Amino acid sequence: MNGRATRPIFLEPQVDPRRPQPLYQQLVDLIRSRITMQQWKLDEMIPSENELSAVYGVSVGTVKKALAVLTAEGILYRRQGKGTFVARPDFKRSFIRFFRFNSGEEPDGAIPCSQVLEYSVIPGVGRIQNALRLETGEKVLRIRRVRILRKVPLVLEWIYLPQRIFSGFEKIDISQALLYPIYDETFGQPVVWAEEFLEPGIADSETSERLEIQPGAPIIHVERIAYSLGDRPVEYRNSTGRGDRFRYHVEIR
Amino acid sequence: MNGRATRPIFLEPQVDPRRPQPLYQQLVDLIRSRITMQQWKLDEMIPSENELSAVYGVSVGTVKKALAVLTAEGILYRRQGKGTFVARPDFKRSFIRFFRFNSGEEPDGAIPCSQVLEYSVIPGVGRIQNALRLETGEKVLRIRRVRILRKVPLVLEWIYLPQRIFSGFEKIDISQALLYPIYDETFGQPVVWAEEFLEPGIADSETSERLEIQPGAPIIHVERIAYSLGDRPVEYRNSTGRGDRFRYHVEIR
DNA sequence: CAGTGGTCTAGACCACAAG
DNA sequence: TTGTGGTCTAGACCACTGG
Repeated sequence: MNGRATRPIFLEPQVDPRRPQPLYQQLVDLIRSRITMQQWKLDEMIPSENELSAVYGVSVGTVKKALAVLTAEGILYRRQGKGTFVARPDFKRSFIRFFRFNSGEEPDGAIPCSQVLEYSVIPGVGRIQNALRLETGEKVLRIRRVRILRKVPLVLEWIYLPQRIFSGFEKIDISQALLYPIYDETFGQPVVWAEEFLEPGIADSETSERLEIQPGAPIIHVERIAYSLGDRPVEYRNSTGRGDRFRYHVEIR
Repeated sequence: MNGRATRPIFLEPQVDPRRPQPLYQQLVDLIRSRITMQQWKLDEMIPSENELSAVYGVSVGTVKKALAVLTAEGILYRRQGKGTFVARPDFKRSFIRFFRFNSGEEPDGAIPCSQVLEYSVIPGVGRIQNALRLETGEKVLRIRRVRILRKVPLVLEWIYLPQRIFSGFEKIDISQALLYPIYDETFGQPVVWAEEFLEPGIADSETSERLEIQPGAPIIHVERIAYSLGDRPVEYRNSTGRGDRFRYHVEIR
């Protein structure tokens, strides 16, 4: 190598048949990192099979295999005749979607709305600090709200957002809006995946009042950590829903 | 076609390129039905890629694609150098596995045991009749038991089995045994998949006594329908577990 | 060693979308 | 018409398993 005109290291990452990892797996990792680096953006088309095949110097069959893996993981979706696109996570699988609204009816037609009860800024400690990976003493924006559907209060929740990322958030009216598009469009933090934990409990007096149920009635706690690009946690949420409206289903195969 | 020597219709089902369905998908269906018909049995090896390719008159690549689909569905598993095998369902994903035993420890080392509280034969009605698809007035074997781990009573459950299929079951000692191998080996009914429903609740006096918790404490109800070959329901189960030991996790991508 | 599945190639033809 | 992904083929070579 001479001093000038050395090839920039990050110009075009390549696959290498001499590495023990299969080529399609190397390709999976490269594509994943392109998405994380925002070189290929959510909902946008990525290069075609033929282009990827040419750029990375592997056969179309190998590209197909890599894209199949990422499609199965829900990171990409493909449309015949149109192209391959970067997917968003599918919150149809969230626990929150399993609260039934009126005797088992599907909620698809109804408009969800929410009522904000409280806004504050507090230091993030304990579980919040841990989930959001905050520095000691770092502050979070805390929102308390109740989510209402067809006039039925269904879910009462705390939402915690790192103030470092979301400063100015309190100026936004969120009573009719979805939160995740705001995280993405206003703060540049798209939610690309999330994890949830479910636990049962019983209603205390405040919860029972807000959800219009009896104290001591069964409730469901759902804890959610939502992650942005690069697995950066951007939201911690603690939701409490009516147990009498909750039924969750799995298939075991 | 002449009168004698007509080809037996069921000798060798074949794929047909003229059908609109892709060949690999036809192959998926054929393999699935072989398993349902018990021509290829649980845990046993099925023919190799080369054999399937030859028998069905498609390329090895097409066979690979069909086997990949069935592997992703959990119906087959493959081992390099050994072969392709018919899988059993993986109950690691069952809700029942999410009851923690002692402050989050993994239960893998411990031996589960169960204590049978009651055995009876009753007419199957309502939800039981519906889940097991019973004729009107058809009887079921009903078992009440408590499942214990490390001396901690964790789950209290009713199990319902169609008497038509499981006559003689009451003679078997099930306190130390797993039920599903008995269904398979003694009654010829392997469980090939199951579905579960989860609901929260609060402990009544009997439940609280059996599970050694307070009346009114949170509990989890799990309803399970287990299916044998050909989607025949063979077991309906209604389990109640300690809510304070339950925590369920999902990832959303 | 022979037989298995795992990876990879280079091509062909098709169905679908959009201009 | 062009370009996309979806299906299918025929073959090569490799890695792993078990006798």
